[in-house]
Amino acid sequence: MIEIQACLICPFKSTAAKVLSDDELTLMGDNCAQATFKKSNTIFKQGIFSSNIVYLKQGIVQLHIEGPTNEQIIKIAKGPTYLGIPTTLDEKYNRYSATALTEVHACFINISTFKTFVQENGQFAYEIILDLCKNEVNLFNKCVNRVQKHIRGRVAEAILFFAHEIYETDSFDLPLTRSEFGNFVASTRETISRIMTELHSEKIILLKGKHITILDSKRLHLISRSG
DNA sequence: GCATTAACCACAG
DNA sequence: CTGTGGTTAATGC
Repeated sequence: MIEIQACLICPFKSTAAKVLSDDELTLMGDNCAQATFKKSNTIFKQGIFSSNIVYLKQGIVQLHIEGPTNEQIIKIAKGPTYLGIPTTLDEKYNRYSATALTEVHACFINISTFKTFVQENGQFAYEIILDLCKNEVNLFNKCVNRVQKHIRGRVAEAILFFAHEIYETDSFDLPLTRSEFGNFVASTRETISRIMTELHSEKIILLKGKHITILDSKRLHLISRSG
């Protein structure tokens, strides 16, 4: 279902959108549509013409790329956050895909409207840049860790990521299958399976299917750090 | 050489 | 989809 959005009264405004004037927010609302996606629906797809800035209001999504051999999950993001600024502003076609991992509410903002704000409202542009900077630094770290840590460390890091960044609790349901988890940490479903049961029998986590409870956060951090 | 790590394959719930 | 066992290639000591 698509509906016109009243950005002015949106409770999920981005930090950047908060600096827009009422007039600008009204203009944004006129050039923006919200849509709801069910779990595992595609929000936008690699290779397809990109025509909107996508803003994730609520929900969890995975950003992923079809690599030379495998599907690779680049990032898992939770709303509210922008989803596809790099793939939209710079590129004619999406360079990666976004898929809903939970029910998702997302807004599609007209590119030229977005560009106008960037060009005419310095504060808005600054907030967007800040966001992109944080993202880049974050991904640099993830990149180094993916290459240099052993899988045990990468799995531990991923579990801590879900606990701290996504769910903000030590007990949660993984939104990924083992094989997707493998894609996320650059490994395979078999290895993930083994490491997880290992961590379970070492009483570091409690594992029941997709449900994970962190029992020994200290040791998990240790494993994550020492790789 | 010998041990370890982690992918790949295969088969079974 | 998941778990487990065997095999195997790469790397380290």
